[in-house]
Parts: sequence; C-alpha cells; structure tokens
Amino acid sequence: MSKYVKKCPECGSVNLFWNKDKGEIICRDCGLVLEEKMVDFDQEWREMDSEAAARKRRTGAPMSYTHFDQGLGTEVGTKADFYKLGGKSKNKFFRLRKWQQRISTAIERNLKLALAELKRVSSYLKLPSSVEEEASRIYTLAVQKGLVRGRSMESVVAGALYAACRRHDVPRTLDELSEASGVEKKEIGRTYRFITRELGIKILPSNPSDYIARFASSLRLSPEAQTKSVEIIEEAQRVELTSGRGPTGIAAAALYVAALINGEKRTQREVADVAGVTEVTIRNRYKELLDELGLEKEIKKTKKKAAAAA
DNA sequence: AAGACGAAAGTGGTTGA
DNA sequence: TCAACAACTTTCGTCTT
Repeated sequence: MSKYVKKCPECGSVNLFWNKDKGEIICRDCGLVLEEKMVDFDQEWREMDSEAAARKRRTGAPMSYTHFDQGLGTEVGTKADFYKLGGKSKNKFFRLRKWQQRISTAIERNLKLALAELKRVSSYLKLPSSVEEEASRIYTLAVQKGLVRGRSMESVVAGALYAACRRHDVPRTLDELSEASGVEKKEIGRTYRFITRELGIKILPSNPSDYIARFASSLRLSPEAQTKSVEIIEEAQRVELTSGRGPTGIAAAALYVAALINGEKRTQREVADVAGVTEVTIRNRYKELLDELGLEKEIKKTKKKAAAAA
C-alpha cells in the first residue's frame, strides 16, 4: 500500500471512479478495475448534528467484530481479590474462575484463530473492510450459537465471507472463495446455507450486473461494452430470462454479446474462464438473449461496419 | 486449425409427496 | 425419505470461419 493511485496504470487516465461500497476503483476510460489499492481514507460517517456526532465518534480503538471480544473482554480477577473471602466463598470463587476460563478459552481461542484466517482469506480476495467486518460479525454469531460444532473452522469462515459478500453486493463466486480458502466449493455452499438459515440472515439472489465490472476488467473490455452488457441484463430481467438461472452465466452471456456488438469479440472460452462457467452455459444464455431481445440486428450492424472498414 | 454449435449423459441441489 | 426436476457441466462429434 505504498502510495495512493491517481492514474490508471493501463491507460494513464486520471479519470477514475471510486466505488467504495464494492471496494473497486474503475477507470472511466479503459474500464480497468483496480482493486488492490483499497484503503478507505474517509470517515464512513458524517456528522449531521452534535448529538449524532457524539454517538458516532469513537475514542480509542474502534470497537470491532474483527477483534475477537470486541476489545471488551472481562476476566474473573486473580489473587489480589480473594484473600478477604471466607472458606465457602473462596471455593465458589475458584470454581467460577475455573469455569470462566474453560468457557472463554475454548471460544476465544477458536475466534482468534478463525478471525486470523478470515483476515487472510479476505485480503487474498481484496475484499473491502466493510465486508470483512460483516463476515467477522457473522462468524462470531455462529460461534455463539454453537454452529461451528461438527464443521471445520475454515469452512464456516468461508461461508461467513461468502454471505457477507452477497449482502454487500460484492459477490465473489464460490470458486473464488474456494480457491482462496482451500475449502471445497460444495462445503462452502453447505455451511453458507446452514449458517444463513440458522442465523436468519436474509440474502437476496445476487444480481448478475454486480459481476460485470470485475469480469469486464479481466477481459479488458471497454466501458462502453460494460454499459451495454448491464443494459442487456436489465432487458433480460424485464423479460424474465434471469430467474432461476445462475447469475454468473447471465453475466457471462451478456458480456459476450456486448463484446460482439461493440466489435471487441472475445471467444466463448475466454469469457467462460473468467466467469467460471462453461461455454455451453454461455451458449444457452446467449441463445435465449438473441431469441428474446432483438440483438441479431445489432450484431450484424457491427459486422457490416467492420467489413466496410476493411 | 480454432472457434462455435448442439446433443447426450452425468452431477448436485431443491422440492413436494 | 425418496423420486422428480431444473440448471449446469462434461464430453464429443460436426459445422463454420
């Protein structure tokens, strides 16, 4: 995190758009997504009046779920306190102390390890801190509810992260999570479903357009193509082509078509790889898109243009 | 020769009896 | 708890550029 980026490393443009919620900086000229330089230097809150300010201002270390006990742990006191107590209370005191240690060491040790792992995975995926925070919260709740029992810590961490990503509309695919955490895809999916159900976390199905910026960037597509593909997705949602389908497949197909229309052809293979779906899926979605929306004309138009240029 | 296309069979997960 | 089912994948042969 050596210095703050002001220029796009790809085209040198200074016309950058910082989407803070998603932790993405996007070059308006070439569409490159620069994710790695994400430090939010701003306050995430504003002071509307003095009362609100007093409520929101923090002193000392921020209270954070990323710290396992939110920085507020308590302990049953040690030696200095008990010499005043009589025999009975002394015994009680020792019992309490023992219990407290047992409970807290088990949970706290787990949390310490888990949150370290969570940090590792989240920084590997370059997730914004808001997501990391949310994931920590989810994990903490899961531990408190005893949902980790019988599951590996890693898989619960991955599941919590996946859920947090979805809630913040910064979806990562299960494949990406799996690669970063070393937990199997289906295992992540399973624990994800389990903990969201048990904790009553409501998550809307992710929107295909949330994937566009990232995928388009890996494919080096122009911002125009990106915009076009988002439009296509919106159209598709209007005609109900999207329900029940995997969002990544739709995003991939929309990008593929948008690239064609913009004369920036990518192969199905290339698009399939970055989106983590197969060519077949792209073909199916692609066919549906062409059938339902009148896109053939637009593709032919660019073909003619290309022919005329040559 | 590479990419696009489509058929067929297999997989993992959801749903409803 | 099991079977039907939809979406998606894998694999493979054929057509197009």
